[in-house]
Amino acid sequence: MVETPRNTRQRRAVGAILDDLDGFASAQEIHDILEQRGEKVGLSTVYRNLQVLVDAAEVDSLRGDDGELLYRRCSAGHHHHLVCRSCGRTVEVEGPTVERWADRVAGEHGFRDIEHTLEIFGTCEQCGR
Amino acid sequence: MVETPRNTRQRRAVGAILDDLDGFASAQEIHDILEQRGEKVGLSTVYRNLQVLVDAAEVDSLRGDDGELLYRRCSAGHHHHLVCRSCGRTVEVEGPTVERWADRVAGEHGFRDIEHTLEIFGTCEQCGR
DNA sequence: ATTCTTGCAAACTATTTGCAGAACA
DNA sequence: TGTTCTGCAAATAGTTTGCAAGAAT
Repeated sequence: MVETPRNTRQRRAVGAILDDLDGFASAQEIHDILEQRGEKVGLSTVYRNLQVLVDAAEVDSLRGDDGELLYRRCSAGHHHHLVCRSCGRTVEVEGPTVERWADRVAGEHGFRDIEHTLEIFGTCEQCGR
Repeated sequence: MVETPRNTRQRRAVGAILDDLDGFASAQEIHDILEQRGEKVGLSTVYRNLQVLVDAAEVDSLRGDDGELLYRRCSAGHHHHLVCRSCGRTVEVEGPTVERWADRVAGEHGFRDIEHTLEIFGTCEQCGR
């Protein structure tokens, strides 16, 4: 019934890139990096494997300002991202304050099954000079 | 030097749709509605006028889960949206709590020039039955 | 009259999908 | 061996752009 995903060279390669990356990267960027490293992996395969990883909750995805999907290997649990708009460095932050606020506000308006997305953008220390 | 945007039928038509809408709508949806009303406006013109309105801060835009841009006539000032995932009804909410939290957290990590995006999704009272 | 706007078609970007052959278990 | 996976090319979807014709001031 439940088949285990196969352990292919391409899947490992995509995973390896994600391990090495610090911030978020788009599927296309990941594909480019693979090419630079001499790993031949089709672009569609990159997309498919990223999707597999997202489904397995091994990778987090968010949509960038320009609408493209960005991926990052990411710790479990609900949290938000603080992203440097210059170098892309990312810090994961938790926000019980925000969670509570969002639930309360939504509840006051009669909404249920609340979800929320929150991203913080700024310029990090190194890029600030 | 600074030229005023011209007051064209098409621009008025797009504005009128936005006035009538309650929630967010995509450019394509707005184009469809115009067609239903018998107003002939090219799709690209809809896109261009929406962009003009966004630049003029008369309209707010946000990116939906599927990556498409959604537009809505929207009050001034910084605020967030509480969107019903079923009917699309939208409530604008303010969150001084969140603003402060975001600034503080970002500051603690050495980030400057903070911006953030926050959207809350849920099921509204009417759709909850 | 002059300059901004529109409409259409073509171009683009990001992403998905069909399918035949290759690779894993 | 029997599936699952991959690569390529073609298909989608949303959005943008070039350009000649049309409208606003």
